[in-house]
Amino acid sequence: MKIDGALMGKEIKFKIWIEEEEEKFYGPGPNQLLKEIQNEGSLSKAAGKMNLSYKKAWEMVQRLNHHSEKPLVILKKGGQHGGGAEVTPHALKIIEDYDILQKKMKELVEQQHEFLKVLN
Amino acid sequence: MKIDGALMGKEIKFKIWIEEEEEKFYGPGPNQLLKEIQNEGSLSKAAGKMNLSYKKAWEMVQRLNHHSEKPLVILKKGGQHGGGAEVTPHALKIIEDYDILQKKMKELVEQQHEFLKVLN
DNA sequence: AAGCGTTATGTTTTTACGCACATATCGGTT
DNA sequence: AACCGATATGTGCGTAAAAACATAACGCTT
Repeated sequence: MKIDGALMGKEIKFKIWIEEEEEKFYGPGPNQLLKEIQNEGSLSKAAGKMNLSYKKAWEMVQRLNHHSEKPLVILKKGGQHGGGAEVTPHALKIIEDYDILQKKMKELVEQQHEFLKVLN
Repeated sequence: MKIDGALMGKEIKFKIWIEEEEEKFYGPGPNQLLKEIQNEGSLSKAAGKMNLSYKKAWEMVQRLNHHSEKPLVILKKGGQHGGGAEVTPHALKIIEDYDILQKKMKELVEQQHEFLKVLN
C-alpha cells in the first residue's frame, strides 16, 4: 500500500509555543533544554547536548524564570563542582503538559493529512 | 469570573505549514496570499494588501507552483490590463483544507489552555 | 590561597535577511 | 508604434540575528 505523505516527501509540520507580551518564552527549544538540564544537572552540559551556545541557553533560562511566577530552573555558581543547574517541580509539570499537547496536535495532523493529496 | 489566559497575558500560539525537502512552501502567509489574489485578480495588489513586497509575493507563488503537480496560481503578463493573476480550483481546495485544520488546532489549544496555570 | 568547573556577561565578527531601488518584459489598446 | 499596467528579475545597502571569542565571578576543595 502506498502512503502518499511519505512518497511525495511533503510533510505537514507544526509548532506550539507560549508567549507573553509579544515575547516567546516556551517552545520546542526550552522544552528540550529543561529535559537536558534535568539529565545533566548542568546548564553548560545541557546546552552542549543541544548544540546550543551556553549564552543562548542561559538567556532561555532567564526568559523562562522571568515569565513564571515561581522559578523553573535554579542555577548555582561556585562550590564543589563549580556550580550546577536543576529544574523545579513546576518545570516538570510544564514539560509534561507541553508534551501532551504536542502529542494531541500530532494525532490531529496525522488524521487530517490526506488533504495533501490535492497537491498531486 | 476571571479568565486566566487573558489576565496573565500569556498565550498559547501555534503555526502549521507544509514543507518538502526542507523547504516550507505553504503556511499562513501563502494561505492569505492566495485569498488576496482571488479577491484582487492581481499579484501586485494582493501583495500590497498584505504589506508584502511584490518580489516576496512572487517568490511565494513560484514555490507554491513548484511544489504542486498542478499550478495553484496562473500569472499572465501583458494584455489589456497589463496582466493579472488568478488561483486555480486546486488552490481553493487547499485554502479550505488549511483553514479547517487551523480551526481544529485552535479548538484543541483552547480546550487545553488551562495548563498555563502552572506558570502562576 | 590556589585550583577547578560552572555560572555570568561583555565584545567582536560573521551571516542572513529584508527592503528599497532600478530595469526589463510582455501584449492588448488606442 | 506608442502607451499602459502588471509581471519578471537583478543589485546593493542597512539592520538584525546568530555565532565566535574573551573574560569575570563564584564558592567549595585541597
